[in-house]
Amino acid sequence: MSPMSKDKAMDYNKLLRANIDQRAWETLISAGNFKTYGPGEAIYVQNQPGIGLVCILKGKAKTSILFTDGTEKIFNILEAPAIIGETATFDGGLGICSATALTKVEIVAVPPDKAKEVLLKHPIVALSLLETVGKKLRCMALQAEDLSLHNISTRLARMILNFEQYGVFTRQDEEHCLQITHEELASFVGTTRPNVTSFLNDFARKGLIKIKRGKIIILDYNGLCRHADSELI
DNA sequence: TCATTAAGTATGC
DNA sequence: GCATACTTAATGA
Repeated sequence: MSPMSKDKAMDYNKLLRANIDQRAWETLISAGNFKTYGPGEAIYVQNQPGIGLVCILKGKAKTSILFTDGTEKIFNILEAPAIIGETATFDGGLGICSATALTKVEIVAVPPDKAKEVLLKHPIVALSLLETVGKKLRCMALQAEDLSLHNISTRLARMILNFEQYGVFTRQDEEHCLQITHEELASFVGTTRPNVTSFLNDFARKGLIKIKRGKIIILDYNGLCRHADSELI
């Protein structure tokens, strides 16, 4: 089945919001192979050869690293349209992280050789990719900074305030609304789920946020900012 | 209505 | 202050 015919209608606004050039997107997905994954299924695995450049057409996925003790550090949560797997595709090395489907996911995987060919022919694709890589590097830098500098309550507040810069690239249906579970938050900031729950309840008691199942709504942006700054070293 | 999964809590290190 | 283990609640098939 041709991915183009199936997903010709990836809407331009969505690409724009995801900072992906439309021509770049279409060029890439016409050069790759269509695949689907169920929730929890691995798209690629850390320290193993990748499947090339992964264009997510539909669904939600995460990139993360797993430690030997079973704990996980999430780097990004991404919703279609999104591109992952750049590093291993272009440096020829093994995967620096794993990518796992969170929902039913449809992707197009562009093999490394093919991806390089496309980039050489179409500078716009290269530019667009550099942009997504740059964005992810910023996320990594922010996460690294927070891991070394702040206690968990502060880190959590900063994560909620900066969730886009922090690596959650999902669509929000309303302003200041973060669609994420406590479990995922815990894996982002490096703690356990109940700990996140208790901090969030604390924020909610102070009127800073409102907690719903699977989402967090920021009520008092400035108040949360004050909390995020109050414990800065 | 039931299975699944998110969120709340009791307890101990 | 935090993690582990257990309980309760919400959701969607």
